[in-house]
Amino acid sequence: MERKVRVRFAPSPTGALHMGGIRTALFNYLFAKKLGGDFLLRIEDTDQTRYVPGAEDYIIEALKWCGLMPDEGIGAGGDLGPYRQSERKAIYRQYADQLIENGNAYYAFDTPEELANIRSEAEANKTVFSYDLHTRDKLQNSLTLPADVVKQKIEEGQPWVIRFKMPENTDVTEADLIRGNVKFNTNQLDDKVLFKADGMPTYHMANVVDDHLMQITHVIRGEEWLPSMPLHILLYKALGWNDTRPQFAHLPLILKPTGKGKLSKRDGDKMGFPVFPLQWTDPKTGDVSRGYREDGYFPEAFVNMLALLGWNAGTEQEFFSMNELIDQFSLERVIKSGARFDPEKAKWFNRHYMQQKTETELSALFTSVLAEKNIPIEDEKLNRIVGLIKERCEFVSDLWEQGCYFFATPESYDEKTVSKKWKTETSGMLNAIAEVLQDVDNWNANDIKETFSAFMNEKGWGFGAVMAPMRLALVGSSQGVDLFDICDIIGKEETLTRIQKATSILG
RNA sequence: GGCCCGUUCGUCUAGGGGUUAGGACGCCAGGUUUUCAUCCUGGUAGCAGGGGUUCGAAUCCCCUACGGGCUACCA
Repeated sequence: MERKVRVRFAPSPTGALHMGGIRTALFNYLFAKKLGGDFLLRIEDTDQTRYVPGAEDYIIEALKWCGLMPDEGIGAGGDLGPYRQSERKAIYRQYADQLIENGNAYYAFDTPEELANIRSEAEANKTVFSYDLHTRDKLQNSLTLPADVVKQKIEEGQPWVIRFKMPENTDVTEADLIRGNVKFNTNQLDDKVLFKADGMPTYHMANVVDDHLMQITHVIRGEEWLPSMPLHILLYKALGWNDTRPQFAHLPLILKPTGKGKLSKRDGDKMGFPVFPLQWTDPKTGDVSRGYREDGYFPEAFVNMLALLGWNAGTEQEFFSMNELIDQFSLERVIKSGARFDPEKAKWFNRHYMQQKTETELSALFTSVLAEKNIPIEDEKLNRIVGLIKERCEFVSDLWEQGCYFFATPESYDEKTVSKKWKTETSGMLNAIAEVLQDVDNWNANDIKETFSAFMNEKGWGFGAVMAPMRLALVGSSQGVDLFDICDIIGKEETLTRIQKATSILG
């Protein structure tokens, strides 16, 4: 029977989710939506020591910002919950017991300290210790200890864990949906802890049990999980769930823009770009890490950029709406190799989406920036300003930088431009122009330009001698949009004031 | 160290035996804008190396090198 496609995104609430996590969520979401399936959100909080308050809310908000709303799970409800592993604690034990009963797992009493000692000893001998079929005979577990001793230890309340008994010399071959056949031999694998001394399952146990119980059909996750795929497959088999176990797809990792290794949470602050979708304040240290949202990225741009990091449609199309992504997505077109993240391209995507926005949309976003600076402005005027400057901007935050001269008289004048363009006769010329502009009745860009041009012609002055200084007077530098638009928008009085100020300061 | 995965311009990538190896970002140059940015046009730059297989390999196979991941009572 064809089962309904069901995928899950299962982050651990140990802090902010970084962009790699969002991409994993995105690919899961696209895959599900493409196939009319369900996208679930499950929180994997089995490690209580790493739990960070606020992380779960952050994850939900980040997904929401990206438009990746779960159909089921945390924040969405559903019949197969709870969807937080800490609330499923009671469920896992029986399956662990089942594995012990059918000989696929065993109790182990070795303490973390003892194991750490063995490890460092091995390291001193330039070998690596592994709790596996070669060593389990020499350790403290229910395979080596008499049954009554095991029973006694447990009754005495001695701490124990449950480990998977990795079968001997068995090949595990699996057709990964992205990588094709991947082959492992169990002699190389260790006896992973399934159930911890604190009564919680480890990732491996909880993951397999939950994916089965939640009827997950496809596990799409990062490549860092590829080495544990054979364990998971063996677990499904040992639990008797092989027939319905999910298919696997391991996504390539996102690598640092420069240097070595995969992109990590620390990179953003070091390299000057955000790694998080949303700004994140570490509850312990108070450290604030920037987010794409706060940096002025549009979620469409962020998602579009992420989608193309490790996937492409096989065409030359680069801009995709979420619906287009859903329509065209397929795991077969996911790249196998790791993708280096390029912050420049992220900016380029944002520029594109910025230009797509209407003046009204951008004005609404810009208004809050202006409100912070206590600058009141009418909508109509703001729309016009935004329309003029938006093409020069990559981010909403650039709007201020590109348009601040509309709102404030220059406080200083760019020295380089002054020394290059401001001559001894400049002041006199500008003052003469100011006088003529005084008489413009209908103050609009066109009329100002006409009056200005007529006067220039009459005087026989070159535009080059006047335009740059005038820009300096109005803007404070050589930047900015069309000069007459600026005059128009700031108004006659302000225009004349600025010219006067400049001529009196610069002489 | 062991195991697994990968390798096409600086970066993201197309390509699946016969291509002038295509696109995008970046960078450079020219044009437009009497400035700057935008925009347009053009340019730059790549199949990791070595062996096979084949009439013919970027494409298939092997080896090497390099890169990445995993190797916790973390996920």
